Amino acid sequence: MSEHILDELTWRGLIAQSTDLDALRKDLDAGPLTLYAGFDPTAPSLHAGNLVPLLMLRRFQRAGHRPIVLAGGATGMIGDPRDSGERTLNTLDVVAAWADRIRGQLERFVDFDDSPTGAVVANNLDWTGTVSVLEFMRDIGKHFSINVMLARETVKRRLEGDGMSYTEFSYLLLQSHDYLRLHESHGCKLQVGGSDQWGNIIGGVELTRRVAGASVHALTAPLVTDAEGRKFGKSTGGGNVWLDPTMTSPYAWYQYFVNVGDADVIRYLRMFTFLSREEVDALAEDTAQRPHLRAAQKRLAEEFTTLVHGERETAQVIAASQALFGRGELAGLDLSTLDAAMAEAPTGQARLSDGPTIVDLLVASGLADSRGAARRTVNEGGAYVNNAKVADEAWVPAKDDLLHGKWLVLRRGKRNTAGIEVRG
RNA sequence: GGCGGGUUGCCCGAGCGGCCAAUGGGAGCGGACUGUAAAUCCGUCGCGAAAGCUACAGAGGUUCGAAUCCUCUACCCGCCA
Repeated sequence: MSEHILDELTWRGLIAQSTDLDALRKDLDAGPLTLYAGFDPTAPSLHAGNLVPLLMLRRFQRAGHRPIVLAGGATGMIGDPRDSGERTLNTLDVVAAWADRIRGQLERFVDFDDSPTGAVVANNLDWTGTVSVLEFMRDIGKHFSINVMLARETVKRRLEGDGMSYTEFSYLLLQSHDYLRLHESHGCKLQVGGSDQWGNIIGGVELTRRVAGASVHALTAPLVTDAEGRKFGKSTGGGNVWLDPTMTSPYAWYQYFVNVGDADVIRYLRMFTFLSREEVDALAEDTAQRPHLRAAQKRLAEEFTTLVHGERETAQVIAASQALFGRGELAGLDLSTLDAAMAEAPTGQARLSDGPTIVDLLVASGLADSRGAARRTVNEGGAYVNNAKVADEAWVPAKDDLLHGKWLVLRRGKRNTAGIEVRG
């Protein structure tokens, strides 16, 4: 028998807040327990940060419990209040389309079967969309105290700042209502989420107690930040790291995690992988003794890419990364290896007959946003072609520079590589 | 419905008729160091080779000249009903 799920979560650093853990433990031990986590469609794709609660569901499922993945088709139309101010509402069909895409992504992280631990997919629009206002206000709203709602941190901050619409203020009721409904329909007894969801989850716990007289549980995971306090999953460019491969390529995804700092990597391994304590400890030892090998980072990136994009894609991405960042000469790569690597990395095209300069190539490859930025890179000494520095803006590739007669491997700075496919 | 305030570059935030492509901070980017790490230091940061062009919510207008003034529209906020 492996260790108890709650002990595992504690070790992994995944428990920030909870209702009575002993009571939860008792319920977990009594047999398959149904739990849920919700994901609002605020974008066309989930991002890396969403994986914390999502993987939590999966961990519970592995431990013999039944997860419900909820796409917030209704809550996504209202918007959870956040500090940065009132949200602008998205249209109905945008939310519906996003909810659809997100549901598809959610489904990949849990297993579906007929057993008592088989996952369930839900969309809160199914029950929220049909309830009448009067019904909702009388049956649900009556259980909420404005005093308590006003005391919530986010609400307080918003009232001191930009203020808040009734729409967002009522978000709590919707999410609380979800918990109640899932309890009634599926016997759901636990809701998990990020620690920013604590208030919303507790709202559901209270509502369920008042309406159904049932004692249900809440569990949140800490907001994941790096050693600098930056939110996890924000790429260096500032944007989110997305699950959708057309929004963040598997190669970019892998590269993001292979670049995680030493100070964060072990924590991330615990939180985002299913590696055992022994494996994580060994990697921690590796990082301490031989940091330059980056064994933990590589393992994290590999595991995490496999989880999201599958083994096949991961193998290709690793091969590409090795080819582009490896010790060996690029010229030493055989054509099929190079082709495969270029298929993963960002690429652009150029014609030798056009006499493209290094500046043109940097722009064509997407490594530079503009010619000005490209020129800056060259002048700053950050431009490389086939691993050789190019310091002259006017540099033009010759036929001999082409690898296997068709490729140029460009690099900007230390870690941004791209390919140029050269024709004629 | 009335009255008032606001909308500035990736973010925060100054500017309140010319000296503003727009102070400052943060983020980002490049370099040195190193390990595709962190910290630190240096440089850089709208587009364009340049002339110049595009930008201060959107559309008009006043003016020799507008991010700065006026009008309308959209969105946000506050007070009153």
